[in-house]
Amino acid sequence: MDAKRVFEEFLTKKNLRMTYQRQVILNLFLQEQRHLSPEELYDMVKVHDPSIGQATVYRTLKLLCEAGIAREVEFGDGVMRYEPEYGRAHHDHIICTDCGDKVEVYDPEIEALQEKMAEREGFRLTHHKMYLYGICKKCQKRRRR
Amino acid sequence: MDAKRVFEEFLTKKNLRMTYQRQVILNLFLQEQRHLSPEELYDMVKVHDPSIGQATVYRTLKLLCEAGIAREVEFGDGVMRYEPEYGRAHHDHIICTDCGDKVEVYDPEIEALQEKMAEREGFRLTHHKMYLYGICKKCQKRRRR
DNA sequence: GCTGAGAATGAAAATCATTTTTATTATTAT
DNA sequence: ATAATAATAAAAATGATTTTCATTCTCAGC
Repeated sequence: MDAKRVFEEFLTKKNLRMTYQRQVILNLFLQEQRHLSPEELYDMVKVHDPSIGQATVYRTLKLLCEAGIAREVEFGDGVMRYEPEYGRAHHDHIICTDCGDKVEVYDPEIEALQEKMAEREGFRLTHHKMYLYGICKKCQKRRRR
Repeated sequence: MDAKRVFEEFLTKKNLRMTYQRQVILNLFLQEQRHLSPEELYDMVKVHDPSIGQATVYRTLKLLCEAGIAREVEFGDGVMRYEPEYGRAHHDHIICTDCGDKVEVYDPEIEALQEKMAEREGFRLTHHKMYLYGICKKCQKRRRR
């Protein structure tokens, strides 16, 4: 089942409606396979149809998260970002503090240990945020010069 | 060496000055051994001396971070929080999404795997943020009722 | 102890991302 | 078609944080 279909079912279940605006926003969001801030997405939406308002972009992104199609990502620059979640494998991020480059990473061992740790504390885990910060290879070289 | 001393040396090195306001803010910050938002800290400062402005609290917290005395913590409610860092062992957090309770956790195995993962990607790690979200024991029980 | 240069301050205004309001328009079950 | 209700655009509001600016400290050098 594709993301659009998932969204439609989610909306129906919640007695909400699929609208032209939501379709445009979803399409553009999925098309760009990277984390977008609401503002970046809004800029793309404006090109497509300048009559769509930015509040609608914000509202739709929230809905997409609820529907499990998008996921919030916070890299720590004070802007929320959203990335496709549905049909994608879970991953975390390493961020270069020099050039801002971001790499997706995944380590099943870490995930398992997180579960174990939560259990130890009596928590039933629902999700997590993990961001590693460092200097990427390129920037290490540049610094050495 | 105590935190106050560390802060003084940091300020001297940067050609900055230890002031009455910075002392008050540092003392109150250290006294309360938990994560505080600038606003919460400002409320405490006001009780002590209502003439101290909130911008100064914000500015001082930033300095304390630079000096390695405080650390920024983001639980995802849109408010930055600060907790004592100097002289404290590194730790991460598990947050209950029901009651907001926060538990400090630490797992050397996870830390080691993070290092390894970063190395694999060519990054030299400087720090990380890890927040686990779930339901704590109490809230699990409450829900069962 | 004074003095001058630069740092620090409080108060208010500015910023900036995000949310809410409001009047209007669109959607959908009947 | 027609209600009933959801969704929208645009603008205003919000709320945390930062900046501005005029004034007041702080401290090294006399």
